Amino acid sequence: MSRMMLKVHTTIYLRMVPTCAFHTTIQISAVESIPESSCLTFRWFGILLPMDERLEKLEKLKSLGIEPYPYEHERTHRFSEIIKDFERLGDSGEIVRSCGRIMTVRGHGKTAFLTLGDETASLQVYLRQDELQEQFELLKSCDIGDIIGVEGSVFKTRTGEITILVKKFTVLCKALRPMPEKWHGLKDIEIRYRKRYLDLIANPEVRDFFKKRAMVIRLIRDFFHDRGFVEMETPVLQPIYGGGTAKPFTTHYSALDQDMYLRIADELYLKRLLVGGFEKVYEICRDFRNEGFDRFHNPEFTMIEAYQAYTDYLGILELITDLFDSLVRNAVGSRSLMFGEHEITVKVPFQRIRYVDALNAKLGFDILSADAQKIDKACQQYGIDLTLAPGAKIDKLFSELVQVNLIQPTFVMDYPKIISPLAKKHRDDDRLVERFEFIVCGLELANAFSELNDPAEQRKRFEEQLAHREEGIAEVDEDFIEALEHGMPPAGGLGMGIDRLCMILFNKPSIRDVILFPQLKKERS
RNA sequence: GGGUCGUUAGCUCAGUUGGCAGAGCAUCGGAUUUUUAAUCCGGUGGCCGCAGGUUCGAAUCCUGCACGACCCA
Repeated sequence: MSRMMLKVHTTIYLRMVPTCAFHTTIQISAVESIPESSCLTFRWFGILLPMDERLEKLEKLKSLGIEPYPYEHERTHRFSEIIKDFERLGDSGEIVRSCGRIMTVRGHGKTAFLTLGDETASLQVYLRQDELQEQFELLKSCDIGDIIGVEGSVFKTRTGEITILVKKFTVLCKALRPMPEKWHGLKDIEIRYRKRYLDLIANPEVRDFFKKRAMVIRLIRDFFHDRGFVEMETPVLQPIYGGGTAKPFTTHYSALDQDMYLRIADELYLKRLLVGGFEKVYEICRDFRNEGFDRFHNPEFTMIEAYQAYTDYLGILELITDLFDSLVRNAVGSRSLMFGEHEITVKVPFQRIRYVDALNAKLGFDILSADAQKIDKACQQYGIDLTLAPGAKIDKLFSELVQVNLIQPTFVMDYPKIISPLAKKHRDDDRLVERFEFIVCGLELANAFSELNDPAEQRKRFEEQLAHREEGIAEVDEDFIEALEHGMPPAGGLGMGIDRLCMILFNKPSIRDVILFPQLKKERS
């Protein structure tokens, strides 16, 4: 705030309302009439804002008795509907009512062409002084960025463009700040992330992408609904966090005077629901991890977790195969995906490899029988942090040596028990668990187990995890163990990261491109 | 955490060897009744990310910091 300077050369009443730690909104509560010679300039966080002309136009509108911020506008057609139904509308001379933001203006003396944009499309409108009479003068008080309503008939210009011949237009919202440039759009990646609304206005393909993301989530809901799964809602605010390996966000619940955690996973609550008698449950959940952020990580992210009673991890493998295949088919519509330089062929069944076999082949020794020294030596060789917990070292070796090279969709089967505290031991090998991950382009897309339902074994695994001081657990979740003691049916479960899924489906190189408001550091002046 | 690159007008970008801060679009004034990146004429608009240093003189060179992008750990 100390850097904010206001140069005001007229009598204007300003109220400054800090809205959050990151931003400050300048709200103009009342503006006295501004003399023509006045110059109002805001300098805000080092940005010079030429808002004075727009404020004068706002006052002009008010002085003419026009409400610059009316309450509603009745609409008969969205722009895409006009384009689609042009043959009929053009012939009939029917009057349409539409509205949108002014994207471009091509003034022509006593006429003007404007391009308006609504959510569905852009459409040209044509304003003529002889049609609008004195209302045509109002155009002088309008700018690119204003939102207006139009009413008129539809025709085609002699260059063949579908256009509304405007009989009446209405100001629906006066914009006080200038729009990004029309031709180059908004390129500055930082402004695009920080002020996503500008990105959405200036870059229509961004709006299209986020519609596609919404469609993916809807398709996922449909997929599980069609298979008899019930959507559940479990706590985001948890007294004990668990179900994953991650550092949580901590908060404090004042009424209980108790520290709480934002969830890192839904797993332990959804399994309680299997104990309770639900047999197929899922949740599309926002999880939080108190770790760094980069191209593949955002501190809050979206997962789908699903649990199905009376099946095992092989049942879940089929489920994920069907899910991924149907998402590619229905959301992308192509059998091959590009991700950066990689071309991915989506062909069922996806290949399977065994975790231990693949890692051993790279290491040249058996990871399961190797002693700590041997593992440390390998870690040293590949530059892996030796202070990590034993399980974390193995997982790091795997992800660096094997996972990064798995480009085509691959199921990595049967993980070492030490890195999987919530999965059932492998029926054929005590050292392994029945767990797989689904890897595409070297990225972990999904993780699934035959769920551990032996309460004594679960307690033992939690205690082992605690002994190794891994970050996934701070104390044993006694209530969860107690739930298991009441009996949880055999089950398979999965977690799939929706942000990364969208990155791969739509070839987005950064997770910030698939999250509307990604985490960024605070701006400082 | 380390490295590389970037930050100049509302937006997109130039800026030569260190020598008056530039363009296009937007905006303002004028002309223009089927244009479409409309066109034509004339204007306004800069703490050159921030702080320090070198220098007669710094957008430019040096140091530190902030934010961002990419790579590595």
